[in-house]
Amino acid sequence: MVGNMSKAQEKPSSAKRDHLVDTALELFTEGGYHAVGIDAVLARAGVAKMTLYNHFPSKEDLIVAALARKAEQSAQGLEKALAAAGAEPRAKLLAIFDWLEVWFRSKEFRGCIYIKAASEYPRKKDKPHQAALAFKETRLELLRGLCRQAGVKDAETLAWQLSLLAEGAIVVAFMHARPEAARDAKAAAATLLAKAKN
Amino acid sequence: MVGNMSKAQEKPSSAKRDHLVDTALELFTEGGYHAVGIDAVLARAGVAKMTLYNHFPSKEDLIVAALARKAEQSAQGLEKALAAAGAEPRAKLLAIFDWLEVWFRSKEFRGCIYIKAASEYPRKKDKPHQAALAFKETRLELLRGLCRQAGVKDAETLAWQLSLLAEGAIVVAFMHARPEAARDAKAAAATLLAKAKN
DNA sequence: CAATAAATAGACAGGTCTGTATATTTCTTG
DNA sequence: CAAGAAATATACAGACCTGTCTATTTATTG
Repeated sequence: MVGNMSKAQEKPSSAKRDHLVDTALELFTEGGYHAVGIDAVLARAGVAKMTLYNHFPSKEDLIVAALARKAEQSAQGLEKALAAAGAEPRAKLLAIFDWLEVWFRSKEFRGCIYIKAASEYPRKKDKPHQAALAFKETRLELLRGLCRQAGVKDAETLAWQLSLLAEGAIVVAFMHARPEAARDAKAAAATLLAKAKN
Repeated sequence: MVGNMSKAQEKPSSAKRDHLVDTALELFTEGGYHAVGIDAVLARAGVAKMTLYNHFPSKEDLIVAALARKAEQSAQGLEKALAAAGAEPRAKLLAIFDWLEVWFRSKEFRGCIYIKAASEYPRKKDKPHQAALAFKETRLELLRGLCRQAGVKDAETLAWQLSLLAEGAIVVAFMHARPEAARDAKAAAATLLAKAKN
């Protein structure tokens, strides 16, 4: 085997690895990161402990892999929803909140795993914290792009404001068990969009 | 001693108890609930373990007490800020976001301990979860009251929308280390308020 | 002062956690 | 089939966790 053999590297994808990451994502989503031990993940996945540690140097790396998996899934779903919304940037921006509502109404909805990751790993140097922040920045960049395309006066501010509405909707939908938060957010977004015109 | 002696009751306030709750609030705020053990709280507080368990039946009850303490402090500060904003309900509503910004810029700002409590204790039956939800509902009720006083068309919807902005601002300020989120939220709130007029 | 209450130190039980070591078995693939 | 790679079961180290028990000391207060 040629290449970097330093140590404790992550190995390339495999069926076992994928299954492990999927299971980890499920369990961490349901129970949190500290509250769920790797033994629980291994038990549900039906995988031996050494297999985990052959693929990941530590639990935190498994968490990062789970966050990355969710990011792929989420990006894919959002992309589809945006494409279905047509070509208008404004329609795309509003479609985001419809997409959120579908998520809120799904029975697997447990709030945002990135907010939770940043909360449970509050130090900036923690890998899950960094992964969570990176995700949120990617999302913000998407909003920025759409706001610029929409040709509003202050795209930067509007992007942050729409981000506030989205994050707030997630938190409210989670804590109050209130999927309607997405509609409230969409209406507010429409108002801000109208005001920000040209 | 007359009265209920069933067992494992919380005892009335005392200097030790107060100090314990203050220390717990500090540490849980900094490190999270599962990640911070009671030994760390006891060490920083300089209090014996049995003293803790004489005042609280369990760690979760200590967490609830810490959440309650923060709720008092927060309500007190907000009340002051609202009073200083004058008599106009609209001015009071906007003043909330100025008050948030002061918080965001304080060096102790670590995000919202109630969101984190609900995240780390995701089951509705968990005491910290219930305490967190109760706090958020109280805050929402305050928003409702001000929106009604402001005499807008749909006070209920506006209250939820302002809640979205506030929660979103907290999350964004925390994750992106961006206290300016409060200004963005305030501007958005002003727009929604103007649109909701009469 | 004397009696009662509160807080203390320290050990400990019983459980959980992450991560490692070892030896064996299964799978893959030339 | 045979050799190498991957996954397995099992045990274990070492640390940490919550909560309890006991015996002693310190405060409080009638």
